[in-house]
Formats: sequence, structure tokens, C-alpha cells
Amino acid sequence: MTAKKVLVVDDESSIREMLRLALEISDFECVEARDIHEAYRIITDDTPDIVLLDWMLPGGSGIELLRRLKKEDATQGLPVIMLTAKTHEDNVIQGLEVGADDYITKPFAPKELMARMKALLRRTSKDQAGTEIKVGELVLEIDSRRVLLENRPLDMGPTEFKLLHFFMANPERAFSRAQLLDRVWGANVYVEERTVDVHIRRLRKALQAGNAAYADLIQTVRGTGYRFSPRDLAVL
Amino acid sequence: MTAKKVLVVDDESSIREMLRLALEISDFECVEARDIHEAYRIITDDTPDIVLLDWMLPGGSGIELLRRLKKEDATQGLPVIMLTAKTHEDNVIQGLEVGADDYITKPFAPKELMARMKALLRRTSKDQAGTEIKVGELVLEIDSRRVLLENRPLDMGPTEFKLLHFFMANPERAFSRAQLLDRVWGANVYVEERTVDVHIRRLRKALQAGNAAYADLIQTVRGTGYRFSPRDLAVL
DNA sequence: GACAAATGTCACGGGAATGTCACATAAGTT
DNA sequence: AACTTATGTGACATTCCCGTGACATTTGTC
Repeated sequence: MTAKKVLVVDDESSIREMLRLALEISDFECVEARDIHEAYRIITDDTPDIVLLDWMLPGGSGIELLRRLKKEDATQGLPVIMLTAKTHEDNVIQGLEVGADDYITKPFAPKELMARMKALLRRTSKDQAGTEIKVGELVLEIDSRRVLLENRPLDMGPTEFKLLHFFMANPERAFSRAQLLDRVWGANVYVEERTVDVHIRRLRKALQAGNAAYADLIQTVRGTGYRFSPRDLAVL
Repeated sequence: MTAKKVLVVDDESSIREMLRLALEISDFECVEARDIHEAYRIITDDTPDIVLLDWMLPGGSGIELLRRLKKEDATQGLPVIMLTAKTHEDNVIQGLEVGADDYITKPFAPKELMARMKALLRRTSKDQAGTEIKVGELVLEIDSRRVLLENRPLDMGPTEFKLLHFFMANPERAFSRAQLLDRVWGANVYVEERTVDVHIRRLRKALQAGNAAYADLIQTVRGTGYRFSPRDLAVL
């Protein structure tokens, strides 16, 4: 399993440092944001698995971001843990009402935070996992880790599966090779960018083996990268 | 649906009273236990649907009971919510490691507890099993701890039985070795991951001895782990 | 205690998956 | 058309992952 990506939203660099350290020890990948705008950009671009959100932030308080996240479909299921000062207990109530999944009051023991994160991740990953993604007759079963095309299983390697999974979860959007490497292979991995091409080809081949038309789902965006586009699938 | 049965394990009668009230308002049936011995008896005799387990108990702490429940097959799937004092953060960590499904710190809002209970029940209610599980001509008798294939008993060790039991209860899903160790061997057991492979092999061998086709039920998912897939069984 | 059954670990070998390259082909640019 | 740049594709070495048999140890039984 690839490491879970954690977004830390806090304006104090010392706290971010401390959290980064604690997170990396526990084998999480850590991404940082100073304000809610940066946070929002990272959430949409890098799709972290969980957010640690400080309450007091310059340029818009944490609850504002939280409200926005819970409002939008794409981010509504993203687990959020609030970090609050002990003195403002009203915030806690307000936060939980808006949709925070858990909270922790500063100062806190990193160990406890890690435990809460793991518990929360376990809770939420179960709920979202019971699903499958469909595009026409192409079905990606996440739980069983299988891909079916017209009810026949497709043969592909783990990397191709992850790649297809990512594409099907983010359709109609072009990704650069660097983005794909980051989000499918995982950060802190050094691989040649052209390697993506090879796996794209292997994925296309696997799809083609099932039904040639489905290989066209994966389109080349010249000068940019690749895109998964169900829209152009003419078959039914 | 009949009302869910909730077992409250706490030595303070005031807390039991409070919980009974809250539970009955929410249409749960409430059973109480003062210590872990009484709790264990009720669990085996009355089969509650969920357990609210206080941490601090006379005559053996809550974690002792928890560990026992997660170890035994019959109770391993029983959902448990821990009640802990806010000051003992280490307990939370320890509890979650041993296999508690959720926790809540005292003092807590009854409303929050009810919400967590419902969420947890929703998640786990589908796992309930009868006395036997069938897949084609393969019959696993839970009570008598026997496996029949085409009406002939199969020979296998206890671990293989538990493994098969788990697989048949969770078909069409890929599990990592770590997950299998966690859920078949029990939480917090130090065993090499590769040991799973060996038991998988022994299980396959046992199935093969009955009918070669049934060995294919247990499939290797490269890079991930193993999967039990009745879907691919072509024989009848 | 003797014996058998069950369990966990290791080491070896083979095959699948991966990443990289070299070259072919296609798409823009002048 | 010639050139430049970007992508497709086959081949290959390497790494990684899994199946398997053997073995030591533990557990249970008589």
C-alpha cells in the first residue's frame, strides 16, 4: 500500500515542522499549506487522504475551508481533523457541526494525533472502498482489485491497475507525466518521465485485448500528457 | 428489524443508568455488565450486537476482554466501542491497536455516542454469518468446525480453517498479508508476513485433495495479497 | 515422556513486473 | 520538404514477488 498523504494546514511554521516530523516517522507523506487558499489548491491538485486543519488562520478561518469542502461533492468525503486551542471549546462544537470528523486540542501529544488519524482513516477508507467505478462496460472493482470489460476480466500489472484507477477517478482531465508519477507511483520516487509512456501503452494494450474501442479512452494530449475521456466512447 | 442489543460494560451504576436511558430513547435494547467476567458470559450467552466497554474495570481491565474477544473466532467480528477517560491517551492508542472499532472519551455527549454506534453498526451489520457457508459444493460448517467438499470431509489444520472461514465470509475481495494476519491470526501477533503464503498453500492443497477446481478459488493478487473468488468457479 | 499434529521460518528458484533504452513514427515549425 | 520535437513501441536487464519443500519448534494427546 502506498503511504497516505496528509495535508497540514497551519500558519505557524514551527507546528508544521513538528507535524511533518511526527508524520514522517509514522510513514505518512506530508504536504503543507499556510493558508486556506493554498490548502484548497493542494486538495484539488494533490488529493490528500486526510487534512489536519488549524482553526486560526490568516485570510479566512479554518471553518470557512471546512464548510467549502463539505459542500462540494468531490471533497465532501475527505476526512478532516481540526486542531484547536483548548480555550475555545465553542469552536469544537461548531466544527463538528460543520462536518469535521474529529478534533484535537493544542497542545497535544503527537502519538495521540497519530492514533486518531489512523482510526479515522480506517473508518473512512472502509466506507468509500465498497464501490466500483464504471465507464460503459468497463468496470473497475476496487475491493477485489480486478478490472472487468464486458464481464470478462482484464489482465494487467499492478501499476497499470493503479493508473487506470486514478484515471477513472479523475476523468476528463489532462495530467502531465510528472503529476501521474506523483499520484500513481507516489512521491519521493525517482523514475524517468518517459516510463509513464510505457505503462500507458501497457494499459492501452490490456484494454485493447478486451475491446479495441476502449483503448481510445486513454488519449494523448500532445505537449502535456494524458487524459482519460469517457465522453468520446461511442459504443454502448 | 428487531432492536439492536447493546452490552454496556461499566462498574459505575450511574453511568450504566445514563447509558441505559440514552440507549432506550434511541430504541436500542440494553444489557449491563459490571465486570469483564459477567460481560464475557453475556457475550457468549446473549450475543449482543455491539459492546460499549469501559476502560477501567475491577477484576481485569477492559483491554483484557477486548484482546480475548478479538482472538476468538466467534466474537472476533463483534464491534466494540471503548469508553476512556480523557486523561489517559495511551489507552486509546493501545485499545485501537488491540482492535477496538471506535472510542469515545468521557465525559461525552450521548448524542455523539449514539451517532458513532449507528455508524459502526451500519458498517459491521453485514458481516453476520449463519451456521454454515456454502460455495458450490464447498460447505463450511462453523459450529462443527468442519469443511465438506462434495459431501466428503476435507482435512486441514485450525489455521487453514479460520483462513477459509474468513475468505468465505468476505468473498471477491483482495486482502493484503497484513490484513489477513490481523483478521485471521488476530491483532497484534508478531508473525512473518510470508507465513501467510505457507498457510495459503496448505489450504489450497487441502482443497485440491477434494476437487482440483476448488483450489482456484483462492487466487493470488500479485503485489497485493490474496482473494477468494467464487465467481470464477465454473463447475457445478 | 513419547509421539503426532500444527505452526512459523527460511532459502531457493522461477516467473512476472518494472524501468530504461534505442529506434520508429507522428505532429508541429520553418 | 526538411527539420525539430514529442510520442509510440519492441526489446532487455534487473528487480521484485510468489510458490514450494524442508526443517525446527511448539502444542496437544495418550
